[in-house]
Amino acid sequence: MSTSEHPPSPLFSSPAPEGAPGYLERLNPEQRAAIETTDGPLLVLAGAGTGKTRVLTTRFAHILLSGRAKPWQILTVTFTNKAAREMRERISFLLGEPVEGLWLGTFHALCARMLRRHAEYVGLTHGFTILDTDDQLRLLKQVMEPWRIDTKRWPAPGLMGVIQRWKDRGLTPARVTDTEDSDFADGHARAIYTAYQTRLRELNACDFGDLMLHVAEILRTRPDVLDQYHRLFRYILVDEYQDTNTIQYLWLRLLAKRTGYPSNICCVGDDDQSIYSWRGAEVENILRFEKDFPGAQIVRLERNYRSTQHILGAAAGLIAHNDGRLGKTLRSGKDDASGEKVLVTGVWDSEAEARAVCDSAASFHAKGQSLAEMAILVRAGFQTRAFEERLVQTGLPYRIVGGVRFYERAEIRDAMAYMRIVNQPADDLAFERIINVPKRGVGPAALQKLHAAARARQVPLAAGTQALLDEGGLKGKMAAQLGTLMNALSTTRDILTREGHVVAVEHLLEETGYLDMWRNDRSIEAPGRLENLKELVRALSDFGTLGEFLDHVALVMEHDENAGDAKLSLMTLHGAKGLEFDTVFLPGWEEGVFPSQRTLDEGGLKGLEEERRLAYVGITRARKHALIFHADRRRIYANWQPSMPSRFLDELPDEHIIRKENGAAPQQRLNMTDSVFANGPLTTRRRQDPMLADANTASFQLGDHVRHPRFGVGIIISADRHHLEIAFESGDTKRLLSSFIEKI
DNA sequence: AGTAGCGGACTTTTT
DNA sequence: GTCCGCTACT
Repeated sequence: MSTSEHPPSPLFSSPAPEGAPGYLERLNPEQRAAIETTDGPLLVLAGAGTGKTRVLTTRFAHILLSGRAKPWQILTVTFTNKAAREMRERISFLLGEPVEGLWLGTFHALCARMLRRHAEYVGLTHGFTILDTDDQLRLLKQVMEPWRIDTKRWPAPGLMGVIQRWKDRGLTPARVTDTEDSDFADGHARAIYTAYQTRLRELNACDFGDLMLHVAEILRTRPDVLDQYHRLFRYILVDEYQDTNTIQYLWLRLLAKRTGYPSNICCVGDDDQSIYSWRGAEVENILRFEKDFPGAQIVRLERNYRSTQHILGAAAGLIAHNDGRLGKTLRSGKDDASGEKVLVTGVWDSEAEARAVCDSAASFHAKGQSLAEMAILVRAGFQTRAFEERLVQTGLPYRIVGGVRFYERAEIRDAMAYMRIVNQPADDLAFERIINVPKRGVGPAALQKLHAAARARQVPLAAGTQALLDEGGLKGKMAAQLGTLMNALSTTRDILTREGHVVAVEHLLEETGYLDMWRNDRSIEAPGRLENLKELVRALSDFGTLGEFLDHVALVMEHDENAGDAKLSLMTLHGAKGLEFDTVFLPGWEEGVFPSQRTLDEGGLKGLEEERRLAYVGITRARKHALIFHADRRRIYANWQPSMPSRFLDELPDEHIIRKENGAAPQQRLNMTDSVFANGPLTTRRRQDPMLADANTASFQLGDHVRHPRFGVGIIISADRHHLEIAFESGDTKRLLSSFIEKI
């Protein structure tokens, strides 16, 4: 989802010309066609930066305002929560008021909503739990045990992947064929899959794949339910159609194909930006659209309002090397056809690359460009470290997008597990997670005993534990502590009904001793973890019930943390899809890194083409400057390896690029210094900018207590003209530029 | 029950 | 080079 192909315009502010409502103004003819072709199937091929989001949201508004449907009769599907949120905001903006009761969300969120209504058709109840990946894997490991699978050859995560791919393709255990089955885990995969699904039902739980799979299964087998949705959804809008997998496609087709009525489904996508085949996406879905929906119309959006001519030219030249495209040619929609060429820089090694990129970023920054408008886009996570180190040294504020997220932190997961067991006493996985956190003396042996007790009574683990306690089947310290735990759980449930979920959760975390566990923890992370828990409890109050909150966390899994300050973004190419920046740095364009060797090995030509699309996505993120880097040698794990420039570099048309091979790094460094410290016009800006006030260590003295935004509090143990050496509380000693060091 | 030590892996990732 | 998970001690 693009953030800002266009500056948002108040669509109702300008007077409408005769016959056309105001919101259709200032759209190009293709965009208008994509919006006004409301009835029948429509495929909108929207190249990068062609106003896709605007088309989708305006189309939604158009359907409403032309009286074709009510807000709740339009189904709008996105892939990410971010896209969904953005769409909701924009639609509200277009309509001039917040809209309620929309069927707008991610595939999974929409399916969760449907499944809550019809859970009993697939053996669940309304209050089912949605498991996270952690729990899925733990459950699968448990289920696998009886088969005594050689976990060297078939590790649980691998099998999980197999099951997920089956789910992506709409295969319930019964639909997995023998041939398919024989390929994995010595032919036991289907049986394990069956057992896994059974166990999920016993836990009244489902995983992410199940949300789609169960709903599709219900729609396939319950004509009455399907009919209900056919009546409800008059129009369907789908974003990022090239990323849909088979089950999502089936789900859409089931909902769109209404007997006696046209399929008013509009899918927006770009086959050139399909980069998720490895997690089940089928580009074929978009390539096949006309066959799937006979009479489908196709609109191509090819006018790009984002990037300069050279950036577009470079990207177009690159992607032209792919076969089997639906074919689009991006043209610049901008008047200024000039702009800078894409800069391709070759450097000596990966460290020089990090230096070159960061120095260039500093230089753009010195010229007045905001760090928020710059991004370093890497192929794989391991590449970020070199940049991170250099950025810290340079003192450029940055943020890593897609690192460890709030809801994935251990303390958050523990707290969530506590809430889950309160919400759903049958959630064995949650109970297992927290039974010995804090330590209650429950080891594997004791856990076995509890499992046995539960099984014997045919009750969930928590109930089994309670029963065993009541009968005096447990002894000593462990019995006492488990008693306290069970007691805390039951009092929490009381409070939940009487005083609401916020008070209940506070009580829960306190009485179970979970908060005390961190309060007594002397490690440096403990205070931070307590802060996170505080924040979690705060977030609780944004939701009406505990169940709603748990759903939100399971499905939405995001939490904005200090996104406030302008920071340079460091992320993977995958993570950058849908975003745009003035300046984009693309390091690591070397054979084996990008295109990734592993993709080539596993995916052959198809893999190569997906890598090329990834490169295309990378370049088209840039509005003004795209800078590509490659190093002659790179340190991979322990040793240095020579590396060849990426074949993609040869595919960039010469007229759109400038090559600056080797030795660029030291040169640029000098330039940076010059521009920062010598350029006249920058003086005023320099003063207010902490980074540019750099290289002045005079205001610090040995022994000063200081704070660094990243490393925390420390003491200066040595200093020269440019650097401070600081011993931090964490025990680390770092040599840093003084820019972001604050005296305390 | 807890941890030291060893061997193996090591793209991408949303929901 | 580093992290993670499993085994084998204490």
